Amino acid sequence: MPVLTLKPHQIFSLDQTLSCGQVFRWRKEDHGWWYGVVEDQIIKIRQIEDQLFFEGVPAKFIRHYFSLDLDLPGILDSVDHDPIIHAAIRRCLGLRIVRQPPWECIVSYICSTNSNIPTITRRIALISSTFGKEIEFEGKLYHAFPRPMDIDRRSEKLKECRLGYRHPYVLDTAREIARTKGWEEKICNLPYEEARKELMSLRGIGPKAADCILLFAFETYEAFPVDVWIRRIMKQHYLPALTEGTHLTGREYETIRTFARDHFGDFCGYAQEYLYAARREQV
DNA sequence: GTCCAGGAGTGAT
DNA sequence: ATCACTCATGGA
Repeated sequence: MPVLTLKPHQIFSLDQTLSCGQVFRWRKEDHGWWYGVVEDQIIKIRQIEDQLFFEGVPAKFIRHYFSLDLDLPGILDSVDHDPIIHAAIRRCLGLRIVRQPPWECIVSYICSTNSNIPTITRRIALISSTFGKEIEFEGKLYHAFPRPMDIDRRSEKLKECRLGYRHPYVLDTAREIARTKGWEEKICNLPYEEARKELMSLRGIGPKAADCILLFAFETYEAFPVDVWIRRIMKQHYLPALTEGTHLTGREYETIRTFARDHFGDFCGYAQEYLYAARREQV
């Protein structure tokens, strides 16, 4: 069994990273083993202190996927500007933003609107088992996440995935991406605001989903996704002047993400994820 | 039954 | 440009 030993400064918590709600295709089984599907590979991994035991992919893949190359202590120091974020950092220390496959991330966050994490997880599992290539691992059957064309070719099966009103959004975006050669590189090469507009031109992707996709799949750490929880936390601790209204307006979204960018700096996306992960403490 | 969940598209101002 | 309303689904 391959082992990856973390260096002293290479702070990492596998549990925090996979439990915080950024990914939907990982499950924790017995004895601390996590099983996940990434692209068309099954990864089995567990952490014991500074050692990562894993199977399914090379160590290089593990390092890249979990962004172990990033200077996490330096990033956290750069956003640690007040007692609230300080407490969240201490609470969730070792959480790293993973590098998700972009297409799967897009579908995940189209499916996330007005939903909770268990529901999103079930939708992604259904899409995978309905359209994805079968993969066997340790005698169990898993499914790769389907390519856009896999969904388009058998689109009549999409209704079985119970996406509700998101159904046409996933289908339209799958078709758009299937016919746009090099869409991924294009977004990679655009600055944040332009990449955001580009993503928002796809059906079902608004400001919040675009920010999640940029943060979780395109290494854009200046993105600050605002959902109901983050809005709640920001009103409670940073922007008390925010209204109590039930709907988050576009203007409020801009107020919050602009404040966050100014207050937390270039890595405000990391601050967002720590605040979100620590949300249970805030209520 | 009501309310909420990692919101976005639509149509009226 | 900005706002309020509506949109399936599932769990509490």
